[in-house]
Amino acid sequence: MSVTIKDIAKVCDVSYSTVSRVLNGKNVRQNAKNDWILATAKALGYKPHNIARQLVTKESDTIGMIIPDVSNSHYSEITKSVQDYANWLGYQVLISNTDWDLVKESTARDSLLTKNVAGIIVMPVCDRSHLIFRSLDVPLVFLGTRTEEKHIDYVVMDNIQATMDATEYLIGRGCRTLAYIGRKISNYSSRDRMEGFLRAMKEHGLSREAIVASADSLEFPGGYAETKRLLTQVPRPDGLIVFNDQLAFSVMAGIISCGYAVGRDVLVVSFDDLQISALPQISLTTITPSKEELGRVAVDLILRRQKEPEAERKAVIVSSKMVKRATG
Amino acid sequence: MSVTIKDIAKVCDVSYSTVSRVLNGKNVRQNAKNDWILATAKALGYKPHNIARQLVTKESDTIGMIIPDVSNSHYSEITKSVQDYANWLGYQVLISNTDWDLVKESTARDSLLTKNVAGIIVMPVCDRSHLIFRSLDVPLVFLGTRTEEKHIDYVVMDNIQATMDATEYLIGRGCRTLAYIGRKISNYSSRDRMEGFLRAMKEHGLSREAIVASADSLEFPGGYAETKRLLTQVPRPDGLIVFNDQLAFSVMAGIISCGYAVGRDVLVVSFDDLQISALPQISLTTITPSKEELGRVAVDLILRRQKEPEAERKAVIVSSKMVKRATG
DNA sequence: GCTAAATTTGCAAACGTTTGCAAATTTAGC
DNA sequence: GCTAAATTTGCAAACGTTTGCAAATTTAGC
Repeated sequence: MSVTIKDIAKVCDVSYSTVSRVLNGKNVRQNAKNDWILATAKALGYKPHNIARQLVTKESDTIGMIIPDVSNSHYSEITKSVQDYANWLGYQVLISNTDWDLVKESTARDSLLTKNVAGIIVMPVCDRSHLIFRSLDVPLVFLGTRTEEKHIDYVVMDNIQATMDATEYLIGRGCRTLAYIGRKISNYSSRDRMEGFLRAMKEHGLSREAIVASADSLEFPGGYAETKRLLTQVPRPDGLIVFNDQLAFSVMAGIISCGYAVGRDVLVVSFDDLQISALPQISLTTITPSKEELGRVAVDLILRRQKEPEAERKAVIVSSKMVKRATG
Repeated sequence: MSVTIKDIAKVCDVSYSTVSRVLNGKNVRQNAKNDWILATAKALGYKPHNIARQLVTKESDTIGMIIPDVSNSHYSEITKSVQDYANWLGYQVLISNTDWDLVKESTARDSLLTKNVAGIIVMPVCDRSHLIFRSLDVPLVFLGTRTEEKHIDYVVMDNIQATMDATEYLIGRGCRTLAYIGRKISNYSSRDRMEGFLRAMKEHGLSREAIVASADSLEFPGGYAETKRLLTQVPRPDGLIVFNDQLAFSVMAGIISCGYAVGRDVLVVSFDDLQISALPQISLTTITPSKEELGRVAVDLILRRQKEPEAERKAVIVSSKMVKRATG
């Protein structure tokens, strides 16, 4: 049996509503009785029963987060930054994995709603995910993907601009035949990056040299075969923009297996800046927004909409930076 | 305003306790009224209010998990397996990061208790973590670390045996001067691995060739300097057992920077089998228990103790396997 | 169609809090 | 020490459920 507010009330011989108020600092006057109540609460080892509290206040101190896969560094790193900021504000984060499955995404939504979270941060499975999140009565934020859906706030980097910059960077480094390697299952980010790539190539009069390819999957060896295929083309690509780091790993393996040196014969730039991408064995040149900022903005958007449910939809574009390493 | 059980009762003209029972399948007889209630519940978009439910049943469908850092693959991979199994059983997992900080570990504990979780799975910060978890009234499991504390269940791999096997494996591959590279901050796992290493060396009459070293940190470049130092010794180590994959990454970088080839001049075996360790650029020979099993056992231990709070302390040792790749 | 057994029903209380209200107490100012 | 203002107090209701109990209803078996 855990100790309740009533136990404290009995010991201190006051009504339990008084105890509640003292514990919540609603009795502002400093006096011996308050101290005495606080002291016995502590002595008895009282822990507020959040569940009961929530039932009446309707305030929730947990934020739901729906992601495709925690065990994937990209998501776990962002999850961490959401958690850090949320915890700092006194919120917990409840995470649900969708395993890239729309059905699981909708059950994740339901189970979070049922725990009445203060809001839900979603890193969507795909372009159709927004269908799952219409007419929710809790604050909702898409993280990492924009959406046309007018009622969903989102925070995202400027994929088009960043990819244009990356492409120009490779051109500047002397690449002339460039390829963008995306993923078969397309989504906004993937398409925007491709778009940025093509646009930059066009601007530099290199549109005929622009190759667009698709990897089977993001996981190793998803881009391996496709990369080998690309490298036997004439002219051979000398610069690759890859959808993300994860995919770049197998692209790099493909380059090596063709007998080329990554970063010399073929330059590679990708996206995400995973922690491991910094390892000397990988040393990937990669583009990423600040993950701290991404997480912070997402949480702030939730809290903002909680305060003003009817506020206009807000789309935040965070800046990204390129981390230059050995591959490009 | 979300729809409650009373709304349904009003529509169907029954008492709300009846609705509750029908919704929970306590009315076993199949009849039109039950169907009608179920149907209106659905039509009204009723979502059970778990918070209220929990208040009376005292059953919780969330399991707390305390880990040092989700953004670290080792933890996120295990977290995933805990979540997968827990979700499958109808539980949610609430994750708290400690950032390797004992104080944060204890606040994590408090905030989970306050949400009255069904139990807590802990991947402890250090050897003193058990102090934080005495006399809890919820089921508790240590994952990945054993403990002397008699009231804490735990699940762990047999670190001593696995490291002995690994050492013998390297000896079998011709290594004669071996080193174990651990971490400065020691814990059970680290010490057990060192112990297994020394024991195997002794059994093979190689105890004089056994070198024990400590890296500054697990993160890159934690083991870099120490590895370079080791490799200038005479005789030079030709086989390394490294505390974990993360550390092995910088150890490998150190080996390369000395001009040696990993997997030929110096063999490396480590622990965890992170997803990235399988990449061809890394291709680490590594030892790990099944993460699915680890997660499953941890959750089962929680549920077992929930059912029988007074059951004897249970310590589960799961088997591990070595994944042989290019480094050793 | 009757009887006994099985099931369902509604009432009321409970879970552990917060909070509006009116009454009681304390404080500040003189 | 009085008065007015400020604060605190306890009561009771509420949040949305579940559940024990006794009464009511349905079912099964004949």
